Amino acid sequence: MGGRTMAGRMMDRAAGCGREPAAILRPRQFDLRATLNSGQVFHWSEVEPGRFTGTIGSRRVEILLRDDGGLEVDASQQEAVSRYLSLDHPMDEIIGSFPPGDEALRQAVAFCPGLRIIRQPAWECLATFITSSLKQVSHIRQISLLLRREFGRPLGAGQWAYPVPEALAAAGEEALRRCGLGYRAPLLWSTACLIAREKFSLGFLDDPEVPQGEAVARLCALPGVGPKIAHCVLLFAGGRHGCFPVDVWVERVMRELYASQTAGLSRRGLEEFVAGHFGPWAGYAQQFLFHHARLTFRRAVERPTGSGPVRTRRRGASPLNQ
DNA sequence: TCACAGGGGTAGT
DNA sequence: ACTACCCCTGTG
Repeated sequence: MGGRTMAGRMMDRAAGCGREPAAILRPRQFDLRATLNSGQVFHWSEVEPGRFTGTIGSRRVEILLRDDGGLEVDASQQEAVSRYLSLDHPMDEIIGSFPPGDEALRQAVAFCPGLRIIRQPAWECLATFITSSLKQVSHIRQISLLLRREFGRPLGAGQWAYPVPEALAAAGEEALRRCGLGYRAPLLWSTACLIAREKFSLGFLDDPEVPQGEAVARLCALPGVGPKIAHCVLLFAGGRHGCFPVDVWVERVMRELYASQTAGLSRRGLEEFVAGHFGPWAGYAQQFLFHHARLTFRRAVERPTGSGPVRTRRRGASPLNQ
């Protein structure tokens, strides 16, 4: 190792680029592992305990999670990593903004207070969530990695950038289908074409001049994009932290935990309730609730100790009821 | 080994 | 509101 490192340093000097000195980031109340595994992004790997590899936009990134909680990154990437991981988010203020009497949310926050909503590149986020419908995380991940490998720019060390819209447009629907997209292939392809041909621009995602409702409507005009995905993209890539994606998990949790307030509400009515109830950081509330529900429920299912009733119907399962 | 549900939604009826 | 949609994974 030592010899290799020394040789590497010498080569780096000779080349005038290469490995920079490491920088240590020391975020407070931040859980890297949970954040990268919370279903916001699907392309990071923990290749060995504490060593995370992935990409941020078109750069390959490695993050070392130290035992003391510090994050070790190349000094040249310090700023990009801090921004991507939203290390600047005011967590005390965010959590303090939640409704004080909301016991379910308090529990969800306590379950994983270090969860962070990261800042994703717009197209990568949109495209990934178009492929996510009616799928499990492992499958989304597989598709995402396949698309990168097939159509993305190679970044070395087994990493590829997410393919630009032009690349997916040029690839064609059939090639996308071969990456396992199924019926989503024409949807992703059409959207890629619209953006590649500049019939549609994503510039409005974080434009404060464009109100949230209009931003949602504009996104929903894209093939394969409905309200859930629109909210995901605005939350994860547009920095609109009032957005609250309602999917089957969240809907189930909401109808159980806020039963009296959501009784008889349609999906649409549910969206209006959450907007009023959770406030300006509603998106964070959603992430805390969703993350808690997902992991707690998974744990309940992964206990297949014979004898008892083998099947637990989803309908009756109450992920948060201890 | 092999069926067979069912999955973080959307679009069309 | 209700249903089909392609493909993969987990389960028995």
